[in-house]
Amino acid sequence: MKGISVKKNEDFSQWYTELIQKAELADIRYNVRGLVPYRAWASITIRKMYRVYEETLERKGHLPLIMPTLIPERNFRLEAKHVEGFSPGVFWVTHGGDKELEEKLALRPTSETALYQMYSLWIRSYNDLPFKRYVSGQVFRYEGADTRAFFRAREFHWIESHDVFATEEEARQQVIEDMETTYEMLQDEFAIPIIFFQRPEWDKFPGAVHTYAADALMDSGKVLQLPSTHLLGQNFSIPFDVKFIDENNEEQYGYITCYGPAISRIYGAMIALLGDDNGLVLPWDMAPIQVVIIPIYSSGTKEEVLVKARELETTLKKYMKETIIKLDDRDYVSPGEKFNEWELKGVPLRIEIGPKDIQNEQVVAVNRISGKKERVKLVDLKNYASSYASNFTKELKEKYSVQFETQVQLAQTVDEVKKAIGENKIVCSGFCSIDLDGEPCAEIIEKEVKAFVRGKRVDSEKHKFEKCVVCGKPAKETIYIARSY
RNA sequence: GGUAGGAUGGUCUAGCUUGGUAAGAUUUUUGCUUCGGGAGUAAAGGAUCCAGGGUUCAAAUCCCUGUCCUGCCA
Repeated sequence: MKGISVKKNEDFSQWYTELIQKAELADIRYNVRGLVPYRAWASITIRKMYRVYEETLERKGHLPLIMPTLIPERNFRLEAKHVEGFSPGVFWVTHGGDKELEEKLALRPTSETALYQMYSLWIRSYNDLPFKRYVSGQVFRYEGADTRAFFRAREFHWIESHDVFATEEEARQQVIEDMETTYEMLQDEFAIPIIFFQRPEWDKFPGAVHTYAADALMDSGKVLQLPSTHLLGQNFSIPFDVKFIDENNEEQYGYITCYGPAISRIYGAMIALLGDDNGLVLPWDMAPIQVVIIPIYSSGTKEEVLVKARELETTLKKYMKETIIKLDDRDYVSPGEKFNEWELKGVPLRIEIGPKDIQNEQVVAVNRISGKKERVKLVDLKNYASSYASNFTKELKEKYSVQFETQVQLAQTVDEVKKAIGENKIVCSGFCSIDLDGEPCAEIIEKEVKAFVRGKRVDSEKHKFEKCVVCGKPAKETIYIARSY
């Protein structure tokens, strides 16, 4: 069968695997575990995602850098918590040809330790600040066996921006800007609903002062960690000697922030969340092909229909210069099969044209989200198509924009947490602390409920609790607990 | 990490128990008839049976090692 054989909400795992294979997104048969070739259809979208993200970062004052993939071990060891956090996940290059290297080289799992070494050379005075740069590329992490295409891989594709400021206040502002950027990209461009949490101390980026991470709200109450932004403070600038001369001619250490949207993972979230039983659904601007025209003819009407269909293609292309339009005139594939194929691949707008339409000077337009068919007069088609294009992503966004509050259930005891998680809810509870002294309580939640403390909301919080849901001590924080992918 | 399965034309699967000519569907190519929601028909093409070793007159099949994949549990 060419289509997906299961319903998304009945067997998500099977659905996702089939989607990836049948829509030709990736091929998991590459013979190194956790490394996955992305096929053309996914690669086109991923490059579009990079482009829109990079343009946004540049508009906000970041400049691009291209950095080496290998990092010497000694850089790696400079920040103690960073080493401790990342060491188990590093691929090491130990040989050059047959010769053992004098110093091992890490395949970058993230680029702090490559960049800041150079930042200490590039940043001289307060006139150089703020210093905002980003890197696009692959990073490598030796994950466990539990890999899944796009969601969790041993090599993944991301952007990381690393910014240096003269004051902690400016750095904090940058973290806020990063969160705004995330909303603009994930919600507005990619139609993925998210919410930001300040992560608890025990779940921070290794070496950070604070970590703020977006959780995507997937259906069925599970969340998926998407971009995170970290206030590194001076934790890295001191060991890496990133300092500048201030107005008073005194040396100061910079305040650093870093932000890492993992494009490949966001892609995974996008296809998993927006897709339906027929296959992929993509936001208008992210689709490799946005409009497909399907001619419908019998042997007597073939020539006439094809001529009209080509005319239609030319007119639309002239009118919608930015839009990628394809005329599917393969005559060895039946119309029905074309319908299914392009739905599987998530083309937002399908236009059918057959003899009856030509008689009535119209076409049939089919919406990928609703599946609804609409007759559109040829004279109205230009307007129809451009308003369709500008509404499509909005429609998609509305369809999946879950009211966060409606997924949330309050809980006062561990049993209530367990019950609510079992009902696919995100749980809101009181918690003794999100500093390290709260970790034992979090471990109990992990063990008993098999869900994780995601942290406290970054935007406003209206719920207040007296006691910690686990230990019963006074609750310092209101936190959220959820299952994650 | 534990555990249970699996790997056979491009794809999906049968064959393995009981060793003996690798089979089917689909895909691909070609012809004819078709085409408004996964077309029909005829022919052709397509395999180091995951890799390496062992047992045997003979191995896809039995044994050992490795690699990769999948499910479940932690």
